[in-house]
Amino acid sequence: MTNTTLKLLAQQLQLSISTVSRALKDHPDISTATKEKVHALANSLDYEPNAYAIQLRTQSSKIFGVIVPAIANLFYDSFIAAIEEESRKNGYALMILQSSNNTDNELNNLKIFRQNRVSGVFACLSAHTHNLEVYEKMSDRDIPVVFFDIVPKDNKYTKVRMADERCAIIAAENIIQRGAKRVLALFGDPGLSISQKRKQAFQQFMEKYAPKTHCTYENTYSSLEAEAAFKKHLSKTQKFDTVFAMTDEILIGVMKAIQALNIKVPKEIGVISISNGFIPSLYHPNISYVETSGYELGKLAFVQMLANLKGGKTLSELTVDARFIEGGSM
Amino acid sequence: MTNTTLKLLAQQLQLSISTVSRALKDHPDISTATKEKVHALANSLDYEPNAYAIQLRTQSSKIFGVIVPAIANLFYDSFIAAIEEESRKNGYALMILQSSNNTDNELNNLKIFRQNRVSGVFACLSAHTHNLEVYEKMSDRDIPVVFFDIVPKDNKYTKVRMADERCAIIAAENIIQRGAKRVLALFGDPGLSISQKRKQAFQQFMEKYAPKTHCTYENTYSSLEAEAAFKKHLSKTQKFDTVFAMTDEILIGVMKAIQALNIKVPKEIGVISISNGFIPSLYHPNISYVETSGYELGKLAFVQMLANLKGGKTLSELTVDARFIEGGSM
DNA sequence: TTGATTTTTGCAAACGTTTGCGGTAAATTT
DNA sequence: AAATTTACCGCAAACGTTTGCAAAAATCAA
Repeated sequence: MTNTTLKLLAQQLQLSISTVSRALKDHPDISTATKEKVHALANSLDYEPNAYAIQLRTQSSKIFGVIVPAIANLFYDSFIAAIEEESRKNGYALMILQSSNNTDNELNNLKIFRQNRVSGVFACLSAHTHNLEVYEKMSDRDIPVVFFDIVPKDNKYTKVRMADERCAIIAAENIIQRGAKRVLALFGDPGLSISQKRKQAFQQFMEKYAPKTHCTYENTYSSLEAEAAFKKHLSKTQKFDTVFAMTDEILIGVMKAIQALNIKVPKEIGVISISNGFIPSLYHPNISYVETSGYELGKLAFVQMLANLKGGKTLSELTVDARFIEGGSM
Repeated sequence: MTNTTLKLLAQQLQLSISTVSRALKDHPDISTATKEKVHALANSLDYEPNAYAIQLRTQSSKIFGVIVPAIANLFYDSFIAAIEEESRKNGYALMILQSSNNTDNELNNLKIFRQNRVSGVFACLSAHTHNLEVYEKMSDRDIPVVFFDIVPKDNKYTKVRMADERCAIIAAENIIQRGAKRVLALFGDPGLSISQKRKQAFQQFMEKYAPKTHCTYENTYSSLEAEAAFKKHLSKTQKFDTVFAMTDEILIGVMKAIQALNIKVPKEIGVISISNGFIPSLYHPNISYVETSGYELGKLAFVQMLANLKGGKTLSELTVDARFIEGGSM
C-alpha cells in the first residue's frame, strides 16, 4: 500500500500542495473551511508526514545519538532511560549505539550519527579513547556533543559526570565514623580516570582524617579478581573489619567471597560500596552505598544538551551530587 | 560550517553530480582516473552522504525500530545488545523506544517509527496491550514487525519467544531428578501469559511424573512479595526441600529471605530458577537455572527480520531453546 | 462602479540523492 | 574509410516537504 503524501491529499481535494501543507499546520493564511476539509481527509487517509523529507528540507532531524560502552549495563541503561524520557517529552527520538569499549566502533558510530544528521550526541568515551579529533568533526558540523560519565579532560567540551571524588570521600567519611581500624579498599582498572580519582580522593581523605586506620588498597579488573583479592587478603593474619568496593562489579566479587566464607555482615565485617543501588539491594542486609544515579546523570545531560541547542554554548562540567544510602551492612 | 555535498564536489571537479555519485560507488561506467579524483576530493573534504536524501530517494531507511517495556532490564538489554550487533553488521542502525508498559507510549512510539519510515520494527507488547490494530497499520505500510518475548496469540504475526513450557519442564525434570519431596514453586503476575504457560507446564509435568511430590504454588508480583511468600510458607510446620523461582525478580526475593534466615544452600534447601544467568551468578553457590538468553532471542529475532525483509513473509513462531545450567544450588 | 485592502490560495525553487536514458568521443571491427 | 561497438559522461526527473513570493478572490471603502 502506497503512503499518503501531501500531493495525494492535494489532488483529491483539488488544492495545491502548499495549501495542504499549511492547512495541516494551522497556518493563519488558510481559511477555516479548507483547514477542516484537509484535516478530515488527512485523518481518513491516515496521513503521516515523511520525516526524511522534512529533515531534508529543514536540515534538522529531531534525533539524538547516544554512544555507550554497553547497553546491557546497570548504570548506562538507567542513563539511557532518563534521556529517553526527556527526549520523548521534547519531541526527539533516540538512536543508540554501543562502542563495546572499542575505538573503531566508536568512530563508526559517530559516522552513522553524522550521516543521519542527528541534532546532538550524548557520548561516553571508550575506556582508552584519547584522540578526540572525531568529536571535533561533530562540532564542525554544528552537532553539539555532551559527554557523560567517561569524559575528556579538556575544558572546551560540555560534560556531565558523577562527582567521583565526592563519592569516595562520602564513603571514607562513613568508614571513619564507624570507627574502622583495618580497611580493605578495592578499586577498578587503574588505567581509568574514574579509578584514579576515586582512589586518590579516598586515600587522601583517610590519611588526613584517620591516619591511624590501616588501609590496604588493591586494583582489580573483574568480579572474579575482586573475589580472589578479598579471599587472599582475608587469609592473612590480620583481619579486616571493613571492606570498600568502588563499583558494583567489585562488590559482586566481594559478596561472593563473603557468602562462600559464610562471614556475617555487618557483625564480622562492614561493607560499603559505590553503586546505583540495584546490586546492593540484592543482599541481606542491604549493602550501604554511596549513590551514583545514572538516571540523574541522564536528566542532567539532557539539560546540558538543550542549553547547547538553544543558545550560547555552555562549556562547563556539571556533576551530579552523591549521597549516602544506609543499608545495614555497616 | 556547511556540509559537503555531491553538488559541491561536482562543481570543484567540473563534473556532473551524477558522475560524482557514480564514481563514489564504484559504478563501472566511470573511468578509474575520474574515480580516483573524486575519491581524493571527497576524502579531503570529508564528504559524507546525507542519509535523509538517500532515504527520501530510495524509500528505505536502514533503521530498525525497537520497542521494549524498559531498557533498564537485564533481559531486554541483552536482547537489544544482540540486535544492535547484528544491525551494525548489516548496515542498519537502531532506534530504541520504551513503552514503560503503557499502551499510549506504545502507540506513540509506533508513530515515530512510521514517520521515520523504519525498515522494520522489533516489538515487545506492553503487558496489557490487546488491540493490535496499530501493528496492522505497520504492515499496511510494508514495515515488517517481529514480535519478541511478549507476543500476540494470533498466528498471522511473526514472533520469537522463549520456549516457556520447555523451560518450566526442564526445571521440573531437574527437581524430580534431585528427588525432591516438598517443593515451593513461585510464579509471577498470573495475568501474564508467560506466567500461565510456565505454571501450567510445570504443574502438569510434576503431576504426571512425580505425583507423590508435594508442590505448593503461589503467584507474586514483586521481589518483595516473593520474599514474604517464601518466609510465610517456611514458617509453617512442613519444611520445603526445594524452591523454584520463575524469574529473576522472584529469585531475588527468595535469596534475600534465604540470606536473612541464614539457610544453607543446597544443604538445607535446593534452589532453581529460570534466568539469563546474571542474577544466579551473584550468589554462592551459583544458583542452578534454566537459561533463557535475551541475547539468543535477539539473534533469532534478527534472522526473522532479515527473512521477512528479503522475500516471502515467514509467518511462524520461533522459540529459542532452553538448557539447564548447573550452579551448585541443587 | 472603481480602486484599495485583506484574505486565501498557488507557483516554483530548494533540500541532496539516485538512476534511466541519451549523447559524445574514442576504440574496434569490417 | 565507413560502420559498429565500447567506454564515459551528463541531463533531468523524482522522492515529499517547506516557504518566499506572487496571484487570485473576496471584502471593504468611497
